[in-house]
Amino acid sequence: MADYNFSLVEKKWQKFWEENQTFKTGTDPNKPKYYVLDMFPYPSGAGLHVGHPLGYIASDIIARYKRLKGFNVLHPMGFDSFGLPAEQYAIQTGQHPAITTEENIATFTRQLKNLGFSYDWEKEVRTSDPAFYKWTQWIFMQLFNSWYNIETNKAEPISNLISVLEKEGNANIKAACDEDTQVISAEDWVNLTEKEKQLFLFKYRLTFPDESYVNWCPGLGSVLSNDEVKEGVSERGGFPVEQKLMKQWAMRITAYCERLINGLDEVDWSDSIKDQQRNWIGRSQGASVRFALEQQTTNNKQQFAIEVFTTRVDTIYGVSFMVLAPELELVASLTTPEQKNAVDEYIHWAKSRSEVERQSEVKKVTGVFTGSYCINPFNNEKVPIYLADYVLAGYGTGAVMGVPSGDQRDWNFATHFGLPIIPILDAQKGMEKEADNTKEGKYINSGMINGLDYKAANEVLIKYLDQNKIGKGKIQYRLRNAVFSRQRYWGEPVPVYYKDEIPYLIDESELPLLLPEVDNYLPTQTGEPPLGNAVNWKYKGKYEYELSTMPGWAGSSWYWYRYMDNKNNVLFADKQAINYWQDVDLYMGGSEHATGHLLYSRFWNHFLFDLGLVPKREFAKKLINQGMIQGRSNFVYRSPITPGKDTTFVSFGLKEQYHAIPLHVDVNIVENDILDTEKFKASRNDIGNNPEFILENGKYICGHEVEKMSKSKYNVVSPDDITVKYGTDTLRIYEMFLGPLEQAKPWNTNSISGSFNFIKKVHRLFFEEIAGTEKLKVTNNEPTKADLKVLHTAIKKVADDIERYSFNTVVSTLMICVNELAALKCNKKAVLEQLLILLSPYAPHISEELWEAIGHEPGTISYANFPVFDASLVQESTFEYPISINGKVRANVALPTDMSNADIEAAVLANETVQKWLAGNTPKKVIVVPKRIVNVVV
RNA sequence: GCUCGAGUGGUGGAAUAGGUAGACACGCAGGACUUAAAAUCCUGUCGGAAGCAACGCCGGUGCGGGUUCGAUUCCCGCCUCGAGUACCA
Repeated sequence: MADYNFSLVEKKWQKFWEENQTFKTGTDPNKPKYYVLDMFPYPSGAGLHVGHPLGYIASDIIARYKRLKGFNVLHPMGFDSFGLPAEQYAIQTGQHPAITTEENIATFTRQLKNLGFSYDWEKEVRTSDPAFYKWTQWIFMQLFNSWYNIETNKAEPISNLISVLEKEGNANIKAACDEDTQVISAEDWVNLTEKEKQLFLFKYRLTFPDESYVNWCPGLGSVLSNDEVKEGVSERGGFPVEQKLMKQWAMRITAYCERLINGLDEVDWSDSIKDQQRNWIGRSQGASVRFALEQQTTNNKQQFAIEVFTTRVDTIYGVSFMVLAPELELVASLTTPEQKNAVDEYIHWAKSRSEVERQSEVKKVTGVFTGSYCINPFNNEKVPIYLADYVLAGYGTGAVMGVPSGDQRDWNFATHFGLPIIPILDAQKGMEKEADNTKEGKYINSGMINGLDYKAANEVLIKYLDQNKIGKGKIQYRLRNAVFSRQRYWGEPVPVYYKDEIPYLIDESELPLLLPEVDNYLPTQTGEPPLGNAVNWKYKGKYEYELSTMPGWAGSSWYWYRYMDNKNNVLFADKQAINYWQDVDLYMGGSEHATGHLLYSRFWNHFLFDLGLVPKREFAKKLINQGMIQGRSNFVYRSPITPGKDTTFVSFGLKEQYHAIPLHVDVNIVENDILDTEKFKASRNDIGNNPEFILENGKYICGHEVEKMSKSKYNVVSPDDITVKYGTDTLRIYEMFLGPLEQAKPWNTNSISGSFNFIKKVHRLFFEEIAGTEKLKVTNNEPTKADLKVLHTAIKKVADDIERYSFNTVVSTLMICVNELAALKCNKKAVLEQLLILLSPYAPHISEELWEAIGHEPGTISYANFPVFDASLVQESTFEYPISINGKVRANVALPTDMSNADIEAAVLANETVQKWLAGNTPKKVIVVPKRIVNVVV
């Protein structure tokens, strides 16, 4: 029989969809909307890899399914096309990154179209397109012109702030601002110079210049990410890397900490992603307490004190030592002459410790006494000050109060250095072996809180801190403001120029600020970013532009709005379009973006919401993270080489007896772990002319292992290879059949023939071969009861499972349905056309083809009506009850489904087999679970 | 170390509300068709003992306990693997 020609059919329909713009989407007030969004890819030079399509296929299935259910579906695709690889290629070859990017996008587009996705390609966006980044720059300008008002709990125009400053100064302003902002009066403000005013406002703006440390690599003349630094030297080239303080644009994301945590309750995202975000933001409620230093005059207490943050201020009377991070500048002035050598030695040692050493020696206590003391403000006792590298300079104040009775790490530290361990709660157990972090019981040894419980004690202590100005109740976040500058070329220019060393926004009418041409993509001789190479690039011909560019996450933090109205020249998207599409109903992408992209995007969206530009605080209702596709490597086993003899490879099961060593082998010449030895010989020139293979059962079996997918492990499989061999429909079915979408899994093609067989079986339901030609065998006959039962069982399960995103079980259901219809020799059009609709989201090409073959208008299956389940067609008049006796199933009894429990019980007990098993015993009770099971307890 | 997942046949996996574990698919074995192969179709396939045979029996979802008439599913303890995170006070 002539096989189903998938390659011809698939090309035909891809062309049809493109030419007829089948998936072109506009706003349609008569239909409910549904927005399915994929995380858009960075168009890398390697092209689409086999893990990419997993999420895209799943989201495409949902998009096609929702269309069948009558939704107006927005399902776009675009490219996150600014990025480092294109720039590095430009540095090496001199080719403009725009050209490389253009070529890569062309490859991606071709590959994506080849997979039959129902994207509306008219809506494509690219972050590196000036028509797009104009609006990224515009949003930056809005952030620049805003501050965060804690009273109203939203971002407001900076002009509001200025008018308050003019009237009454900032004493009454509650804002998310720099920690060091001084209180000024209206008079102070008015008397500031223009430059001072601007500098003052930067303490409030939501984007502002900030000094921050970067990994500076003099050898490469550029700034590196943490990722690019390995053990203190650059990954590329191995040059030393140093910490350098640089002026960088920062985003005041910390203003939104609280809202970013609370907003998580509004969205349907997985708990693990929500947990990750919550932990990343790291809210902890507690108090800050200032410990004055012992040796100092009383009048400058404020300046010379150690401030700590604690979540357990109630343990304050249990403090027996203080620990500082060794990196703190304060340390030098605290160290007494007697301790100087020991301290210097410790600091030196701490700096030399690699990350790996710190990790593996968690349990070992290290530290050093500085010789100084501070004073516990509650009981005026002397507290010795230590250094230890378990305290981080970057978190909080870099100082921790040590309470050994309630904290295990503090207990270890105190025990090691022989410091007192003071019990503070009567409920605390003996402290000989370990700390007890209970909050139960009443306080003891605790001055003003003796006899109180946890809650009361906290209230008393916080009040005391406030009244005596030695601290306050405080909420601390782990999240930092986000650095927004990159010393790179291939990114969005920051729409800012400098006048008198102060940055100002360019005029809105000048947007987009185009990326200038440069002849060298490296930093300038003077160490300025690559944009410093641009000639005559000045605002109004005289002011220097900002030379850094925006980071990769800028464009991806708002792009879903641009898809709604991607051609708009006046707004980032038309108000009406935004009001129609509102937000993303389903967002599909990898979980590796949990604390990057997904957090920044939420931040920008909250900000745009504050400005009234978008209707929803949260931009994505439902998020699904597809699991990572790992590589599955294959191995051959080479027995020890004997000089002068050909290389010998032994099959997997024999490797032990030959003492053979494993070598990676290209997975593309292995099928079901069986090596194609001829191809293997041809592919390698390092194994001699006539290698010997020692086989098992006539086959060479390869070993396998799950590893990261990479070229060097010969385990990369391209989706193109699969579509050529089996077709797109098979690939789509197979990727969904692999297992639960969210689960990480190794890629292997062992069972792809099952999916291929399924496609062929579907075709065979419609066509048969008569005398060498294919004939359509579909008739208009009335479906039988059996036909309809099979069909409607499938309709129910397909619809239920797709609603809970269980793609793999839907495929199983479709396979069962096709097998059963084939067994029934069902060739009725009324049944088969419903089957095609069920199948069409998964295998759209063959569905379209057969839909047309049975007489429908071409292309109309995409918007057909999803079959309606009819329960009466699958209802049974009787149900075969499994009867268990003491939990073991012993009999099956068929009974009418509409029987009462009492009648079922009577009928079961009267049954012969049941009687036999009861063997004359009287049942204690009988449990009837309708349509499930009957359990008789003896 | 901490947090969150997961552990089911030779393999990927199913069991949606605690109710007949192993659906579906791969692989394997046997058979049909064929001169032969491919393709296709049919049968079997968790393990065990015994057996002329059975649609019968026993065991079985990482390990040990518990709750329940009944546990892959819930609870407690342990082991292993994966992901995230890095001493967060």
